[in-house]
Amino acid sequence: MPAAPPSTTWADHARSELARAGLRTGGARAEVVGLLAEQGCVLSAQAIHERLREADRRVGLASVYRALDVLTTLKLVHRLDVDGTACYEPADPSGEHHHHAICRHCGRMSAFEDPALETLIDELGRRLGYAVDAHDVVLRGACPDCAPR
Amino acid sequence: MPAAPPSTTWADHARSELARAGLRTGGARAEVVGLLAEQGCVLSAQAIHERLREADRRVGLASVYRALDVLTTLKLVHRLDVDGTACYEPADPSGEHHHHAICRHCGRMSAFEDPALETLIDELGRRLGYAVDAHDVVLRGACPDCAPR
DNA sequence: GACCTTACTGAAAACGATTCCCACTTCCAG
DNA sequence: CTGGAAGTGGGAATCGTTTTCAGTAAGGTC
Repeated sequence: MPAAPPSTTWADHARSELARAGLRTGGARAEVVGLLAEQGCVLSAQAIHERLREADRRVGLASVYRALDVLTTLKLVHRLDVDGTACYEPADPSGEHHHHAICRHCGRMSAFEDPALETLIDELGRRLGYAVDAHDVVLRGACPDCAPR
Repeated sequence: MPAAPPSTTWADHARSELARAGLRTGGARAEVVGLLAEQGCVLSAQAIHERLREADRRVGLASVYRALDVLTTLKLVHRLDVDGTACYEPADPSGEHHHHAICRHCGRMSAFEDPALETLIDELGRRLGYAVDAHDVVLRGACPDCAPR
């Protein structure tokens, strides 16, 4: 499990970006930001909704989706489609990010990062004439626990 | 646009693999294989259904999904989730494959391949202790036409 | 070729994720 | 205050996908 990024930093960054975009604070959006900040790993919209409920923060599911949509547009969170369900995680303002490997058997997700991969992808974008502003890499297979050997 | 792979070859391969798996021939599954064979690029289940309709091959939508499920399990097609919708394309028996770049503006999809990327991903899987049997790479941004410069 | 078993199929219902709609609340400016 | 716009929650609607079920047909057996 990767260490959680400095939560307060991202949350503050997100809040100021939201303000800068002329959006009001308070309410559901703030709750979503708050919850995402303390989560290191990807969460589905429904999972976020559920956790907020558990924490007695009543937030409508629709508002969670709306908040995530805004955050994604502002590039404050990364969205990742896995098995037809969208998952979200805070995006480090520095641009630093990781990718995921998903186990076919236990469904667990591991994160990894690799500078060489990033460099290669940049170069590929350039070769295609694309102005690449995001990319996903997903590995699928058997994790060390599920495929002992 | 990449040249279409030798259609007959993949279709034949697919048919023989299906037979080898003890599955019956004829009917909806054959239609799906036939259609996929002549399509170079990714297609959603709904798109496949629609095209079969247009070609007067009446195939139920459920059967299209079922056929795609079988083909995916047998690794005869690759499945790619894009924007929460599953898309499929024939998988070359040689294992050779490509990845995709999607334009944020026009939505068009370009394919590319890169041996170095494949090598790097293999190595990453090894480093993680993962028995990686599939991987996706998706680039997003502005295509050359939409971002002139 | 007739028969039987069982896989396969299509249509419709069920389903889960996401979006839309609408009435209500909250915030802010005047 | 007060009016308007942004934001919100809940439920209805939508979309892609899966399941259910009754009917069809493939493939082996005689």
